[in-house]
Amino acid sequence: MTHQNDDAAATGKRARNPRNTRERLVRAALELFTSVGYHASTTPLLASRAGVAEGTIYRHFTSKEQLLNEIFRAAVRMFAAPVSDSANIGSCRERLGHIASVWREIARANPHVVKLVFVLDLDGLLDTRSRSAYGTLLDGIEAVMVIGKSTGQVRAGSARIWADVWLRLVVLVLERTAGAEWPPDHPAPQQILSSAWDAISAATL
Amino acid sequence: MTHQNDDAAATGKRARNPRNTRERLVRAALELFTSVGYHASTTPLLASRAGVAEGTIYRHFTSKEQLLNEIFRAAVRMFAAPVSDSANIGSCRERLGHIASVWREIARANPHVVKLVFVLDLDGLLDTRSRSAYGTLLDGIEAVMVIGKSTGQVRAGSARIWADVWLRLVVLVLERTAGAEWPPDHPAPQQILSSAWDAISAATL
Amino acid sequence: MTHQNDDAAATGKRARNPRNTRERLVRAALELFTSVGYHASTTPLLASRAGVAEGTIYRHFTSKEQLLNEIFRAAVRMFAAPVSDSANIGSCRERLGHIASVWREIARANPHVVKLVFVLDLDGLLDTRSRSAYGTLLDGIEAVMVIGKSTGQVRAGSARIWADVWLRLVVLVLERTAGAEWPPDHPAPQQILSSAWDAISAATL
Amino acid sequence: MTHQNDDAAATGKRARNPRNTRERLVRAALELFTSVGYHASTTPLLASRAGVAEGTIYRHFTSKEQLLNEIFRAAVRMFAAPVSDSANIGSCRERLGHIASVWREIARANPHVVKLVFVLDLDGLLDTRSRSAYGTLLDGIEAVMVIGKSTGQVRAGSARIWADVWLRLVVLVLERTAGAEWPPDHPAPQQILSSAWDAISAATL
DNA sequence: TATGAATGAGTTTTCATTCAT
DNA sequence: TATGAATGAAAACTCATTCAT
Repeated sequence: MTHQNDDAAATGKRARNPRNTRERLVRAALELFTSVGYHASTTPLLASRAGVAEGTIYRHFTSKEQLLNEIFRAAVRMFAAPVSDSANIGSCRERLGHIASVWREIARANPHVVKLVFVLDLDGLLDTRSRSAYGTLLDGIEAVMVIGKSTGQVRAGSARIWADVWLRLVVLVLERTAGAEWPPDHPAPQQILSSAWDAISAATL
Repeated sequence: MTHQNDDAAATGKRARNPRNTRERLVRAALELFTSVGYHASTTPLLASRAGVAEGTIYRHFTSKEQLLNEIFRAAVRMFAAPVSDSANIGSCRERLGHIASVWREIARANPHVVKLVFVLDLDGLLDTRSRSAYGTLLDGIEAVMVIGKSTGQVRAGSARIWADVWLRLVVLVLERTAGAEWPPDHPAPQQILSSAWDAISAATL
Repeated sequence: MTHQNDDAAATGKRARNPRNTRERLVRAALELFTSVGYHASTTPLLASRAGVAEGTIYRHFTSKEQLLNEIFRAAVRMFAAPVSDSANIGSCRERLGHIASVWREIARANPHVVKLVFVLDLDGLLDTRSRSAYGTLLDGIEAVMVIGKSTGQVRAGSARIWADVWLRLVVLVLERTAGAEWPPDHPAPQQILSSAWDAISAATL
Repeated sequence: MTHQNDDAAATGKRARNPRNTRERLVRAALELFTSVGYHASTTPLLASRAGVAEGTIYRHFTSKEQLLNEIFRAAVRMFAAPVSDSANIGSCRERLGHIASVWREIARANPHVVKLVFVLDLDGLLDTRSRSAYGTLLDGIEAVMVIGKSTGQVRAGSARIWADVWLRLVVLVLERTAGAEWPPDHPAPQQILSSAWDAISAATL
């Protein structure tokens, strides 16, 4: 209404939209934490990447650690979704295939979250809620293995172990996918995912 | 190529020194880096763990980073040894079995080096020599896969991929071994190692 | 001499404003400054205590320091009133008694002002006007002592000294009164006030 | 022995004597805290006053607050000494006189400690030990009043009250003494000290 | 007048590194 | 070679103040 900076009007009033600032901080943090690490992502760096003043970080997060936990939990939630969503799929193999497929889409759309959730060693930095959210994600995969074992699809042995085995290989795929190391029609991801299934399936030769 | 004082750490050439300061620093650094991380391993902490004065660190290493690189390369050398030593083993499967077996002994004897070489994200901290030493180790595993493929034991597809797949699962075993999570006769390690072979072997059904 | 908006705080001129923002800020500041101190009374705290936004503080005061000075002077005026009002009382002793009595009522009605005027060390924070207002208050007490000396009621020696002596003991009473440490009929305040008179009166033994 | 900076040799190796650094920090802190206040005594200011680097503060004290507490307790100890030392003096009046006299010497020799112990409002900054040390000092004075009351020298009423009354007036003397406001032969201090005794003594007119 | 997000200078504190002994 | 006090740059975080709405 009052005439003002035209650019601001055109771009949707960037400068004073609170949502926007928070989002920019989250994006900058995600990028920095996963590329140079948590400790090297200093608050001056973080702020300049987000295009805000250093003090602004603390209007949106109580600490750098809380910022980390916030984005970590959001990322875990993304990966947890297809695990719950696939509860109705009967076959263990199909369900794992579904999960892996959705996860690959996540990795393509948002490469950083893969590293945040599955690669970085955030041991001393995560709070109880974050740890429990991640634990629940792992439990979800383990639960699939338990069903797989009960239907004879998955090998004998601890379900946790086969969850770990499967996860390690799927994360390998996700990392390479996030890194855009494979063109869309490259056979490697499917080869590794098959291999991951072979690694846990009760051999049927 | 040039080894210089690297070897001192490994061979204990400084044994004449009653305090064996360098060795104590190396041990303290290895423990700290792998337990609390590089950044949380401050020089005051490092010195007190090693039982020396802070300044003494700089008599033996030019910087904290060089200390890290020194112990990293020493650790890589430990894991590289069985890869070269097994060159004469003909069967790919037997050779990988040999390597995995020696690596497990290393993990049992010196739990920290597993984390240092295979788990920690030391990206911004390693120098060229360290990076290349680690690269050579990976190349060694890849070379085994190349032979495996030529003899038809290993699946079609990039040798690097099967090296990665095998490595991920073996590291899973090493981590658990280093963490002493399994009693000596627990079936899990053998299950996972079998599974790792199944994941890369040309299907024989 | 010029009073300007000082008086607003005292007389409540802004009553037309339903929120009465200024008054709420003054009250919150008075409470906070005297309970946690000037430095610990941050503007976020101040604003939340007054139930207004942080920026609103600066609609009514040019700075936190000015806010302090404003309430300090208002408080000094309260204590200065009975000093001038009692000018017609002839006996020094009776006049001091009157002042002390009104001051105790102030302390009961508004415990915070005692600490603000007589206890807190606001040295670096008060502006010239505030300092002079406080000086005038002290001068008023000293003037009473001068009269007391001229009538032989007060001891020989500097009038300023006996003003200080009397003031220190009366402030002791005011602090305890403000702190509600004594029930209404407790003998202590009268004992101390008597003692204060004995401390400055020309001994009549 | 080894030839070096002559000045250092002459002045007793200032630069590297650890005791000296701590002492300089203590002195600078005492001066600053009592002149501009705790909050205005920022660590850069503190360090430059002591002639050391900012980081050096933290080799000798764990925090600015601990530094304050350390010097506070040292100061309290100075004032507590004559209270205990005078335990053998029978007459209450003489004992108080002794205490006041030693305290005045302290105020002359080390003007800052008066403000630190008796004037500044350090409420939120003192730790338990400091608070208890100060409490013990007050208890000491109160104990003298208890004896005075039992021998009929001190007025009826709570001993704590007469301790407070006496203390307020003695502190007035100490402040002026510390401020060097009186030449050595000025009558004021003795007048006030007499007045302080009159304020608490059982009237004998 | 009131708001509250944004600012950036300033605070306390840490820590890798140096250097006189 | 070993010490450890001293350093100072840089870290995370705070807060009085501004200003577009």
